[in-house]
Amino acid sequence: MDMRTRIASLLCGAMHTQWPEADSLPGDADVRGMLEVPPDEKMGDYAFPCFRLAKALRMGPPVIAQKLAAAWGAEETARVECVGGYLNFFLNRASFARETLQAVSAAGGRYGGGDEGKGKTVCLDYSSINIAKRFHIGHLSTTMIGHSLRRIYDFLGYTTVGINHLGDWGTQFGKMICAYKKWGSRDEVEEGGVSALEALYVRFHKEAENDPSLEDEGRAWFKRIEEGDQEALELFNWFKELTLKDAARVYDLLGVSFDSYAGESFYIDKMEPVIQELRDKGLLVQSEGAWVVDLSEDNMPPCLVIKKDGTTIYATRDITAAIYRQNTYHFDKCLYVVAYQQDLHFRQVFRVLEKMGYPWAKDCVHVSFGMISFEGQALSTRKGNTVHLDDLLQEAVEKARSIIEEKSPNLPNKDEVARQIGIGAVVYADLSNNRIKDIDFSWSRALNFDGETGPYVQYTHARCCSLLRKAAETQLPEADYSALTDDEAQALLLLISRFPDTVREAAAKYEPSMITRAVTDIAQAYNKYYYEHRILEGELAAQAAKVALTAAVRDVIRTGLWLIGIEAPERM
RNA sequence: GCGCCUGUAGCUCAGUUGGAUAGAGCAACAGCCUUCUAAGCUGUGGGCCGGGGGUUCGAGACCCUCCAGGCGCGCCA
Repeated sequence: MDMRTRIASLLCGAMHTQWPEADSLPGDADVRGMLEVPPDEKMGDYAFPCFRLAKALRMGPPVIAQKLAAAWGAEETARVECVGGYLNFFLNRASFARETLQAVSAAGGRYGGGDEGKGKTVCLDYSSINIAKRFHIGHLSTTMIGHSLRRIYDFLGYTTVGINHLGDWGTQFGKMICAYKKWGSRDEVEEGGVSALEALYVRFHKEAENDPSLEDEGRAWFKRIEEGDQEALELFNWFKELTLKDAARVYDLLGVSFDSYAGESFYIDKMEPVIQELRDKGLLVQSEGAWVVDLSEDNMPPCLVIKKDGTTIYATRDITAAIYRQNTYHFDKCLYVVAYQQDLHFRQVFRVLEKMGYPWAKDCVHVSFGMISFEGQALSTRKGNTVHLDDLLQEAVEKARSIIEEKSPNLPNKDEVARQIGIGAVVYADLSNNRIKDIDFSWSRALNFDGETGPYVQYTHARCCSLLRKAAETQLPEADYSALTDDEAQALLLLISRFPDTVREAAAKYEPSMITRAVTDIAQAYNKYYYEHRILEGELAAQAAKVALTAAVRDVIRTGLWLIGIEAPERM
């Protein structure tokens, strides 16, 4: 049992002994939620605000605090003190240290994890790249938020399904083929890969401005894809293959993987029955020549399902995909990690599913995130106003490499570590703020290695590892936890003890940045501790305790970094 | 026009679901390496928490309203 739960339970017990006949007292879990951390450590480690009981007990908060303090009988766990309407708890520092560190060590690298998700499945739709477009900074958030949430849910025992819902359908691929036939060559595309495809696409749009007939040709080529024309299909599949190969390089660097690449084209032959179902259920109505689901009673514009020309639209595919995923994976939750521009779209899709009578529609969640701009301007592949992820990662790795050369010239695996640090910096920057915030990409921020950054946390981890290597040279006796009763150690222990709660909150809010913040706070607290205390000096039993604290910090940082998709080098 | 989101230090952001004196990092300046990794640590300055009302013992957080910005509002995805 962690300390917060224990305090809550003991306090709850004290309440019931003090006021046996009161019937509106909170339970253990409620009390746990009400416990808070005082703004200043001098005021205690946990605090219970008695204001909330004032009405029910018809007593002033300070009186309640006094009475609770009198009924508190667990001095060996914590000492209590009344300050106004607050009952403040001062943990028995040595036993708090012992219990916290033993919990971390007993978890064997899984501290903070759990099995509450056992038997439950979470589908995550993330990254979802477009065919024939290069991977750029606009794709980073969906990729890393999705990847991180997947690891977080895995860590809590859920079965997860990572889905890359490829953008591999639509008129643009007809245009692509048209451009290729007109100006491209096999050799050129073979050599240039996705960049060459992108260049062809840009050229198409430029030329189409003066020659509108190109648009028709593009549409004609798309029609040929739809009809299964061999040449069109071959080219289309080739483009897709090239794109996936290109993306695989980036995914490898980021450590990201998927269970399914079922994108839009996967659903083209599965939409018909869904459309029929919508018709049968009387949900489809004709409007302005198209077929829509009316959502006016939900205060939303109608959801377009079939266009005037009889073809389907992305909402149709998303509705079909959701049903397919439920039938295939029987998900308990399906997360869509997609930018907030799509907010209305998903609200419409989920509402249509609900109207179709699917009770699991409420388990579909749009995990939205903010826009990325570059130097204050909207990203635009066509205008060239973007940064390719390749270039960004390479730049970051090179910078890491040169810093290593300067600070750790004797490091054995420099390239490997440079890769870990460079990528860590980029990923950390992406996952450091609440996901709803817009990001204006800047090179200096993305490549910053000082302060609250990926390298800072990694550095702290490496520092712990270094110290533990040194500590291993000496045989240490059983730890004397009374060596960890100082303020710095206690502040650190408190952060460690809260980590499991943070993991759960991050999962409940779909918010990886909470983990980023937690590991940063722990790293800061450790670095402070490190400068205030000599770890490998003094009594051996005291050293053992300080080493155990260091090992716990290393474990929790490594776990936290893993959960946000960042590697933790042991030396740097 | 309607809907959703955002507004906290010069900049980027936290703020434990309504609690005690609003916190970090970056940038600036001043210190700390013969001692376990200085990618670190310490200190200084910097705030009508967008404005105004309201609810409450208590509001950065909740309600109303206004202001500013972003996004969206059928045949692209």
